[in-house]
Amino acid sequence: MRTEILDIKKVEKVAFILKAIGNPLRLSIVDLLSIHDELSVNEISRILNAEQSLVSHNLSNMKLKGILVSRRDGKRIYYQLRLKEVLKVIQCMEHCDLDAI
Amino acid sequence: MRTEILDIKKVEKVAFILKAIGNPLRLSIVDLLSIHDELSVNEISRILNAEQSLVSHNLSNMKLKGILVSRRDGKRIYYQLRLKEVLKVIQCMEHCDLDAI
DNA sequence: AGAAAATATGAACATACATTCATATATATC
DNA sequence: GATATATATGAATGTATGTTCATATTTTCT
Repeated sequence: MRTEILDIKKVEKVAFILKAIGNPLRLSIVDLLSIHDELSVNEISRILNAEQSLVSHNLSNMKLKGILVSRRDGKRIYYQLRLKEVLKVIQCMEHCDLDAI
Repeated sequence: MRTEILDIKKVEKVAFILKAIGNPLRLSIVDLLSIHDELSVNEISRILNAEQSLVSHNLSNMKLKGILVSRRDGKRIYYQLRLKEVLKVIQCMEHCDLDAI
């Protein structure tokens, strides 16, 4: 049983992160990066069958928000999950019965 | 270690829910309802110090999305968490170090 | 230096969202 | 039936978001 309530600061941060990954494409990316550790923009684009530019925009988006980090290797840029906590969120949701939704 | 990847349908559902609670007010409401089991609109308004109309809009919103349910008792309407899974998400996030954000 | 590959960027646009305000509806009480 | 209380609803509005397209930047290779 929970007895504590989130304080305002924490609520805002958590909401911020949930909002950031609360999008099918971005959630897919995070999900991918939970398995592959790091991936290039092109790899992500190919796997998810999404446009390069769209993927890039969303990667920047999440990097800006502190959810991902990136490193360059030659002409490729590899993205990686920085906020490992979001994995737990996905794991939670993975085992849910969402059939009613 | 995770080996499985979310399928498209599930990604969309999970993203849908994360987006739905990815808002400070709505997350606060869910958080409240994780402790109090059920609360009326006014109680929520008072506790969160938010406008009646705003709270009502957001409650309807989450009810529509299947996250909450409501019952009437006299002139009051009590809301309750239907999708208990979102609790786990909050619990996950509660124990995170979000100071970097 | 020029071409090719990988990624980022910025404008443009439609759509969605959050919030406020005024008002409607439902229930209880006198 | 009038009044008060609790909640819902709808319009209006500004802002944010998602997406596409064209183009810029960076790096590598010849």
